[in-house]
Amino acid sequence: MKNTEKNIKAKRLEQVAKILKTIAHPVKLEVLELLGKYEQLSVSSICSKIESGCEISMMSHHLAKMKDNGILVSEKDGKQVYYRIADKNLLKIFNCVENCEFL
Amino acid sequence: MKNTEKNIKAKRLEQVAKILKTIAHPVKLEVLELLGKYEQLSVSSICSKIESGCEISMMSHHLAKMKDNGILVSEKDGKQVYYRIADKNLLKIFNCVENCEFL
DNA sequence: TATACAATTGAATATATGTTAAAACGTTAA
DNA sequence: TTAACGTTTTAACATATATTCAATTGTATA
Repeated sequence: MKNTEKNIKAKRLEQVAKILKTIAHPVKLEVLELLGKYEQLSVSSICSKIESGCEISMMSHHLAKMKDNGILVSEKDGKQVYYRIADKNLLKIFNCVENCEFL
Repeated sequence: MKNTEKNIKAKRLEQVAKILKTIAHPVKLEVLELLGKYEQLSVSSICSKIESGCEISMMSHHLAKMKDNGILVSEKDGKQVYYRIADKNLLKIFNCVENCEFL
């Protein structure tokens, strides 16, 4: 295999790893599920709906990281910032993991 | 929602997060792909087949972690230890992530 | 039994991530 | 224009993860 092909494969693995790393956290996963259900929500309403407790400041950190990695997008409207999922296909990841026996 | 239900949901999210965290690494992902293709491989043959370079000792650490979290199973045969995927459904996670636009 | 081989372990270190609390920013409405 | 609100930012700290290397274990074979 040529070096360029190797690098393409390596980059692909790193991208996948980065996405998984970004969402591999109970609060972030719950945010994804919430946004799957409600389409878009402000930071404070995410905090109030979430059952894993999370302070606004912490939530803002989580949301920022997910946004930085392309998983969420946001839009400002007055005082609030509304977040939604960049691509809902990602939600399939729940079934994917939960179908596994070893869980 | 009752407290017990909350705890069940919280545990579920933590389990999913744990699985994702465990595989969210380029080498570990490549190991999964390899084992998807070859069914089972010894530690040293995994190392030699893998394109992200990885020393045997490091690989052993990676494999142990994946095994501890139920993702891999192993069987000893003479000097070698053969690893395979506990449940191949997990491999669907690649499509799941790679189908997303934002990648 | 001594040697080589395959793999694991443990300790040390580096790096990354999660968490908290306080301060700062931008927006709205009194 | 100042006060309140929603959100973000920053810095400090704690915790977890990745990496390296040397030592160790278990197995097979000369």
